[in-house]
Amino acid sequence: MNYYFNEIEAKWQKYWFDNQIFKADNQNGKPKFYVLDMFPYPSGAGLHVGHPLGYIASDIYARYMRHKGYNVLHPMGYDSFGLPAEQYAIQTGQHPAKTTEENIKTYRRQLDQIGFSFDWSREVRTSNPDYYKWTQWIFIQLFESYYCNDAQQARPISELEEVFRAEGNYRINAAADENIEIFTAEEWKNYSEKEKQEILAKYRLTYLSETEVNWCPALGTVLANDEIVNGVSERGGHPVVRKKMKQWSMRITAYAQRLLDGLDKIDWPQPLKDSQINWIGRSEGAMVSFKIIDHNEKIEVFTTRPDTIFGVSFMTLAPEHDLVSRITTDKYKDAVEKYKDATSKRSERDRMADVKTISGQFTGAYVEHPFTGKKVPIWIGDYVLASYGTGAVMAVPCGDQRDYDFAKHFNIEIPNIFQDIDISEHACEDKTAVIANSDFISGMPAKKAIKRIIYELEQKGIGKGKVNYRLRDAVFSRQRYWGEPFPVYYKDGMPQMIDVQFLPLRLPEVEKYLPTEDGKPPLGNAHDWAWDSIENKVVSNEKIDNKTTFQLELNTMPGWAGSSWYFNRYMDAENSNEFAGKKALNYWKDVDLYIGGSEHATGHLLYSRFWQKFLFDRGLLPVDEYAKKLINQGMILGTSAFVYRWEYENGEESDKAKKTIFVSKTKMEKIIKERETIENSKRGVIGEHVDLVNVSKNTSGNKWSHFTPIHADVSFVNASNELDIEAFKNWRPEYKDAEFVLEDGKYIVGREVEKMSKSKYNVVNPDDICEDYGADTLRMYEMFLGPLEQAKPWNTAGISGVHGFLKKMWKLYHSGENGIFYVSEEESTKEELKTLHKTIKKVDEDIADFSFNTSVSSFMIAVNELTSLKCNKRKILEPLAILISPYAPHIAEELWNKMGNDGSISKVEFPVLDLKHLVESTKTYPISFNGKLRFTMELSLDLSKDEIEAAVLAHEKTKQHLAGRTPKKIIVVPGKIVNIVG
RNA sequence: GCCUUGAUGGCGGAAUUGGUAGACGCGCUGGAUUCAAAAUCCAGUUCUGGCAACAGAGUGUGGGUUCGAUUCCCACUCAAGGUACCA
Repeated sequence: MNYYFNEIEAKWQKYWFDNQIFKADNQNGKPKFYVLDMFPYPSGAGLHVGHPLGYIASDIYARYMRHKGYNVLHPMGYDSFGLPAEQYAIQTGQHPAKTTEENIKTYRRQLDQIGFSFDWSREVRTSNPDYYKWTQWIFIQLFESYYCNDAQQARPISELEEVFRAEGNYRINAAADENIEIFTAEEWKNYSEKEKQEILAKYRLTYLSETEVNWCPALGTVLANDEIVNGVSERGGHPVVRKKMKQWSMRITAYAQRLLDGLDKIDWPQPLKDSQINWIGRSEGAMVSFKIIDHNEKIEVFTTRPDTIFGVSFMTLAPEHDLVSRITTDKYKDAVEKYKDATSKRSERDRMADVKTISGQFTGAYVEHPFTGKKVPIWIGDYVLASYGTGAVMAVPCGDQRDYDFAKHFNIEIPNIFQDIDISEHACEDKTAVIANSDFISGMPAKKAIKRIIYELEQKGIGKGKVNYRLRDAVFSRQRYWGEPFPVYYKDGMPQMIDVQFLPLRLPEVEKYLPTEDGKPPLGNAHDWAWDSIENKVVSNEKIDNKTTFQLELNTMPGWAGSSWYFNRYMDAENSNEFAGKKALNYWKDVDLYIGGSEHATGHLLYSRFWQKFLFDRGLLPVDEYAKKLINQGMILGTSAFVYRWEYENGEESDKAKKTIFVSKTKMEKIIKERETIENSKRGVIGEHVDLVNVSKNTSGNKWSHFTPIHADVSFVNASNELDIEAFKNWRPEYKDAEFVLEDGKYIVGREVEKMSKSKYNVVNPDDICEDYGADTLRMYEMFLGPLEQAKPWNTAGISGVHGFLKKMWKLYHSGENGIFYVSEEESTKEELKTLHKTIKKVDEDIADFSFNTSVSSFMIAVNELTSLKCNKRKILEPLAILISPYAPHIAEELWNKMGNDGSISKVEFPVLDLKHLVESTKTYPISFNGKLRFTMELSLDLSKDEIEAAVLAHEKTKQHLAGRTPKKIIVVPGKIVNIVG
């Protein structure tokens, strides 16, 4: 009987579904284990072979842990809010919900086909109202909280109000906006309700603020930095301006230190931790304020090198800095305005990309140096970013290269404050340099000088030690339709929360998904979007006749909102009273293994840690880090195929110019080479490289033709790079009559490894693989391809090896001429047991360190060995099927079932390793030296007398090297001796 | 520039704490089976020389530590990913 994988796979997938085999209980005597995948965005293109890599790995782990006696939670869902569905809706008018629904169906079919053991009863979709209700609810919890720096945790905002009532805010140490005025209890009582709300807003963990954004008037939307190219929008090429808009922000900066500290507690890949550390960007230094001469104001700066303060020769403010307009003297007004204008036109990214050009402008104002009393000029310059630190720096040209370049450019003095260091060429950024010419810190090394200067600053009340973070608060508003609506309406200009737990606020229907004519976000198009408030007033998007209406918030939440807590929802996905029930949360607690791509390092993986910590602080979750271990699976790359179009340009070949001609790869290379030779000899040049592929018409009087590489769909190309010419011709009408210049009767394409993408026609679909080889082959092959964490090109060349292995394995359980199923009840031999236990050991170890690729190899070895031993014994083949079942579950189920077992193999215990079967072949040799028995050695091979003598010699020699100590072990191999030193 | 990771046959990739480098698979070569093909099975396959036994070289480059280095240390080259006037 042959291995009909299609029948087997369909049969068992149905069995798993019908019997709910992978449904996890929220209560169970077994220990829990939570295996999580990053849920996908259901795009219109469906899954390609790159997507399932991580899912296969986690599925193997989940199945393995079930065999090991754990209660495994292995859920899946969809991150179904997102931009592509909205773009599609704008183009076609199709409702995003509908497109999303269709895409999800495709995804589900494809996922099922691969045989994953997901518990689909817990599926979540971020765009589902039953789900986003809780995303909105979490938003409200953030709004109702502030961050107490003393307690290092988030607390209810009501507590803060109580303190304000009792004693004002002078003792409050909270993460909040800068420039909060100190007030007393008395003053608090006298504030109006609105004033009180405005003050509280400065403490809330989510707050409205004027944020500078990249606004594209033509598209009516805010663009991310990477959506802008050369100052115009990537899409459409419309101008973009920097504009202040009122937007919701998340006070993630309050958690900067805890997000940093938390990394020590979790087992995540070091590169990923590094990029989070980098992103948070902690730096220690000091705040220093400089008094502006003839003004009542001060410039606050942050510096990591307060010890270089005696080297300050100017100050630089970001052009956007508040102080600029107030301190600029009349003489410089025009020049400063002009400079500000010029920089505001450049996006932040442009400014950062263009680091070579030095520009700046003197303001005419000066500060007083706090220690020397010297007059220090104030400049503005776009190398200072408004968004970092205080938007101002004390410039120390001798100690900072940027300040140095600026000073050189504008002829500002460069005082040297380092002992024996030459600064005539460049600044000295070395922290080991000794400070000089600096009054009371002269002669000190940097570390000591920093301590001393901070002490002095604090004594004088003009500065203090400070830790600064690069991390910024996260903007949380999007001018989009397809996202979670904010549960917010406005009353007297102040935001009010809508209690969605009792009064759900759903995404309304709109006719158009574009912004409104007057520039409001797409939700402004909603007509009958209204909600009755408890105050008996109508909250609505638009004015309703004769009623007082309050405006609803029209922005939606960003993509990361829904994905920042979904892993907790899986624990209790159907709960309609809570975001997740206490009991379920306490049982599952956290994710034991999380698998996903590293591209989310500073997005999803940072925001979700932030929300987790917040919810933990408020007593809503039992742990403050949600994923104990994380693995980044590497990307599977595509291998693009190229055909080479020959294009004529000169007169005599103009007839052919109308024809499309494709030249086979080697022929094309040959033609180019020949030309190169001709060209070079013509010009008398030898050995000079001339690129003739694209140029050539300029290099001589003769106009050469050239070749243009064109992506061909990889499905037209076989494993030996041969193009299916007919299929290619039918692909596009313009290729219908194309001619092909062949080599050996074939058209050979060029190959290149690139990211898998629709536009590169290099996408390989898992459906085709499942069709041709089966899901088990796909699963094993993807694992066999190489280490999980490494990026690798998709290449089907080796798939026949894995498929052949499964066929071979199938044959082990079938015997006789017609291949009838048969296993014998005989006792197993030593050799057979050795093979089995070797494999158990290897698979156990491999899964423990995620080396799935090598366990596929060990299965192959096992099956080869058992085949040559002609082993068909149940005692060996039953455990073998269990071993393989995490990798190839369908074939394992089928064989398990054929061997007369009831129920799913996934419920069976993993075979137990017995080491005694592995050491049986070692032998103890008595070793004598110079005729005297000295010791015995355990050796794993049969050795000749000569070899034993050689081993003894080697042993003695080693002993001499070790000055008498005995070596731990000697490995003796016929012909060679190797000692292992103890 | 900085941070991180990596570099091993024709190819994908193995190699426990430093101890027979190249497991396993692909490809290739030869053979069996077949009228023939597919499928399957067996043998060989790092490179150089040799019919062979065998000899020499060999894990990006150059040094070092060690009885012994793919593995540890130093310097460099290249590649991939992240990040960037962060004061």
